[in-house]
Amino acid sequence: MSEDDSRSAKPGKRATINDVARVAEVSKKTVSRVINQSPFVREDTRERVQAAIDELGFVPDPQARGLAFRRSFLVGMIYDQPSPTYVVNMQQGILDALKGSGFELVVHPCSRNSPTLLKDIRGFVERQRLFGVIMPPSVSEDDSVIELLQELDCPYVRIASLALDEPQNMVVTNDWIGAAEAAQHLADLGHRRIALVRGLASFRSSVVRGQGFIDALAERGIDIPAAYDLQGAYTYESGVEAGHALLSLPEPPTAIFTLNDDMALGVMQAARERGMELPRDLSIVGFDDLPMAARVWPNLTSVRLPIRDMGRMAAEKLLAPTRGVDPAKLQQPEVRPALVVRRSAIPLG
Amino acid sequence: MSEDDSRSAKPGKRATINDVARVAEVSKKTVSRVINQSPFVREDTRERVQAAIDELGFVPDPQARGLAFRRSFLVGMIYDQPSPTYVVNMQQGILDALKGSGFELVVHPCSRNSPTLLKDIRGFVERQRLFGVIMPPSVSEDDSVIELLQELDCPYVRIASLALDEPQNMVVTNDWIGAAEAAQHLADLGHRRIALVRGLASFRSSVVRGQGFIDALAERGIDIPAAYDLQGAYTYESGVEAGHALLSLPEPPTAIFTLNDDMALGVMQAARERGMELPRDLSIVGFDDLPMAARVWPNLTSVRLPIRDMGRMAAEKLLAPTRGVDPAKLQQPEVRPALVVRRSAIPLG
DNA sequence: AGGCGCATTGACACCGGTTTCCTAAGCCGC
DNA sequence: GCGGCTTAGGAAACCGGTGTCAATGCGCCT
Repeated sequence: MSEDDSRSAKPGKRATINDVARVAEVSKKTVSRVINQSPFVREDTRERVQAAIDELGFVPDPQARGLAFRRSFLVGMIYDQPSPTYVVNMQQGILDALKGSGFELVVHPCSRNSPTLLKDIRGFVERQRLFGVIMPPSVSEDDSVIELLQELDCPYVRIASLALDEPQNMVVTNDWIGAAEAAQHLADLGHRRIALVRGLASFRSSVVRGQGFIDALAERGIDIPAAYDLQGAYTYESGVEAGHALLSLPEPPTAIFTLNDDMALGVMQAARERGMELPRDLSIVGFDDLPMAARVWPNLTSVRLPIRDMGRMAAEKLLAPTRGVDPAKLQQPEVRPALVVRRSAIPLG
Repeated sequence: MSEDDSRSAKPGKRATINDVARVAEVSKKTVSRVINQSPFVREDTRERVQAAIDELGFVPDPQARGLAFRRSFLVGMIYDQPSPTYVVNMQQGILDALKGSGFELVVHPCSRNSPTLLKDIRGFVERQRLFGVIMPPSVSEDDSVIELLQELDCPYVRIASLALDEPQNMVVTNDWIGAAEAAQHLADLGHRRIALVRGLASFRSSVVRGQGFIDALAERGIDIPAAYDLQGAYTYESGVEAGHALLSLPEPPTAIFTLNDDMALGVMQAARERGMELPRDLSIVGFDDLPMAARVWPNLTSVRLPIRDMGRMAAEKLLAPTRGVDPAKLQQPEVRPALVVRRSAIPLG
């Protein structure tokens, strides 16, 4: 009762819904209605309650609320992605969207080939009663995981390079266009003997990017012979290997496009091990635009995906229902990659 | 009452403490005692309850438990670190330690110079009633944040290169030795004109690493003139700048040690912009051993810190009380860095 | 035998919200 | 002016666990 300056949260204890109810002279249920934006509160009552909330600096306890709702205010991010940059940027984007909403982000790396994958995820989702989960590739492409989430009745948003699901559950990246831009760039530079190093076939992105590249080159009358179309594994080492394979051909390519940056660096390494000078003897374009793309020599030309934005959009989709937005129709601004031109690909000369 | 096959969690609903109590024929309070390892339960009772728990596949609800405990089962990681590799590895380490404990990791990036830093952290910790937080540099070195956490009575573990706090609140890395090893390596290679590019002065690690390097060189009779001791900012760009400054000296160094890898790459860039060939014309050693250290050309010799282990150790310290381990004495295996020798530093010739 | 102290256990309120059910008031048409 | 319908708001149970405190039973002491 002995209020010090009541401005906001000074005293040791935080205000509860009962305090608010007392100050606003209503029942706690009415306060609850205001918090949850129930339409069954008269305008003046709502204002009185809101004033009390502000005065006391009241913030509802997520644990108590979650207990009653039987659903927590935690968003999970489940990923099996090895690239730290991707993961951190996506976390950032998700947090951008979560900021101020009272939701928090819980991270959960996993391994798709672990025998306990489903058990782990089930435990994670069920025990914490997650509000929803966000998944980047490649977990986002795992049917058994999706089935599990549906069975658990856990909302989710998948980030992938193909529309694998209902729109409200997807953030789709246009990897096809990104690869096509890379193709156009190399063709414009005058290259004709162009090779492609793909990623793990189990990633949709590898298929989509590969197709975009091939389609765009075909449009310009360039085609990629089988010997120039290699399967990598999205790893640096596989890039080194592919690089050697391509550069030891009787008629080696003058340009190589790899479906991620790690492999691009591997190709660079291979070229150097063979005594080639870059970019003079070989043009290289990567995909991802990792920070190191701008730091290696020669600075790597690469396709950038707006990872952070993608994370933000995914979280916004997940939270849409809480903002009263219809589940189905969030206009989704297409996620477009952009070619970042640096110095690793130069005109054929 | 109509029990189907009671084996384990088949039915849609998860078992509650009441179900367990009924099956074990005890009160829910006794079940609670078993869950919380209270010593006041007779052995045969404990076994009976445990059997019921196993049979029903009962897992206590963290929200309900947290509500009653007035403390959640969430561990926060607060960081302001720009390096994704560092962040992700540390998350991994923390999760290693959390696995199976029922705790989850909530991430919270922040900016130390944001005017709302303290307000944000207060909100985060207070609202979620975090069990504890883990902080890597440089938040871990921010006195105002630490004060806030103490005021909030929130357990924390700081990761830093100096013992800034009680042992149970610290995981200390021996950056001094890491830098000393780099110094020894360069000296052993025959270098005498050796330069140092430091990081942001506001990072303790910069001071400690710098000191380790200088001390170890001094021990070998080599000293670093002022013109060879530059202040960088832990960024690539500052590395480029420092590189140019050093290499344009009348008598440039033959080797440069930068206090992180980003700056090492910057120095490489500068050297190349000046037409130098690496590593022939300049030896370079970095610190951090980021993945790209192994991918750039020439492969960068660097000092590696066991980030993941550090994260694991930090989480173990935080959880020690819950495992009945005395707060004060966890024998802390010293965190030792290791020099990873690659090809960017070669004998002076 | 009676009393004491300890080891165990349960009844009941409580954590901080939400939901269910119900009441009373306001408003309509007749 | 009255019944019926809609709406604002309250009482009490409930979400799934924990704390407090008292009750029970038992061995041991004098």
